[in-house]
Amino acid sequence: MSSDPLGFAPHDHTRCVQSALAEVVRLCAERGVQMTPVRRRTFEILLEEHTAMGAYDVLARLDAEGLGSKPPVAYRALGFLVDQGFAHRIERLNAFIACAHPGADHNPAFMICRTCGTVAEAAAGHGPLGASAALAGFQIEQTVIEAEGLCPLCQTPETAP
Amino acid sequence: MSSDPLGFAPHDHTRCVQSALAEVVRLCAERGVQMTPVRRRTFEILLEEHTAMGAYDVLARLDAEGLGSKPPVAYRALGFLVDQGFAHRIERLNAFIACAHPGADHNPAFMICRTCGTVAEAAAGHGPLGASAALAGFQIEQTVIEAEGLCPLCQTPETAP
DNA sequence: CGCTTCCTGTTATGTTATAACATACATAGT
DNA sequence: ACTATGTATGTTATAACATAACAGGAAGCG
Repeated sequence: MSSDPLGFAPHDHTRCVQSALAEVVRLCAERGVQMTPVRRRTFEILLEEHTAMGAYDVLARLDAEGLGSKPPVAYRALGFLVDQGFAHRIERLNAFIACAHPGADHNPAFMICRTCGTVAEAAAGHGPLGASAALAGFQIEQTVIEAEGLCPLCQTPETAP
Repeated sequence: MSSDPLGFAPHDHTRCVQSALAEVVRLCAERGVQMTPVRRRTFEILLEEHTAMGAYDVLARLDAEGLGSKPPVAYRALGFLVDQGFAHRIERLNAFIACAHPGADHNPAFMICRTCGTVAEAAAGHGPLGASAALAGFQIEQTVIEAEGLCPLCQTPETAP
């Protein structure tokens, strides 16, 4: 597993795994929070798969490595990563994915291919809700923006997986 | 139950229940699909509560009225309403809410108050994803746009429920 | 009538998520 | 060294959400 879609373009991501890991380790030190073995491995698993994974899929991997076999182990580690902004939860899929830009101040949006399941992260503000929210007096704290559709490869039957 | 928040402003919604029901009945006839008792009652329940409800909450109501007691009954009826655009699924809450504008061609966005649970529907295009998606060559079919925060009432502690 | 189609009833199970409690382990204060 | 504290982990049990699969019944149509 060294070549996989990021966004929707193939790339070698051995390097991005390394750099993302280094970055989150640095951020943890900076923030005074702990990057423990379970948390670290959970993050690595998400990075390696480079796609949205269910909590129980992550748990199966952790279990195979002797790092924990009960749901709370996975949910706690994933919760930590999400809280720190190192991973995101994809509501539509009830799944988690490593953040493409850990540490960056961003309110992410996602594009989910319904055919191949690839998930790409894009930048987004609070979206078109800003105006509506202001009008209604609603104070936005967080937004979920997820689009489902067809990625470039899956639009042409011949090239689809 | 005759006065409840719509959007975030109190209103009498006896009338909107009536008109929404009449509208969906008309649309069903127009589309050649059936508005059966279970479906109709499910829609009415969502309209009456006028808030996001879990499938099992809806099921409990249906059961109390002798319309079905097993999960598939509720999920089928809710699925029908969502398919027809008469209700929406709120991914963040794993819940369902009656559509504020049945029949209208709209891609809805939602504002969810984390304190009182009120959900307001707002219009949205495909949001800020349009540009990113076009750039990536991603073909959007459907979007989920959900904001969580504080509604006007819950921003001032004295008036909060 | 025999056929199809659509809706409903039911069983059983699968999937996702968390509450609650117990234990371990590091570090700081005395 | 001792104990208090905070943080992380281990474990049990269960809650909450969702669907596969099959059986039966009512309506429409040749």
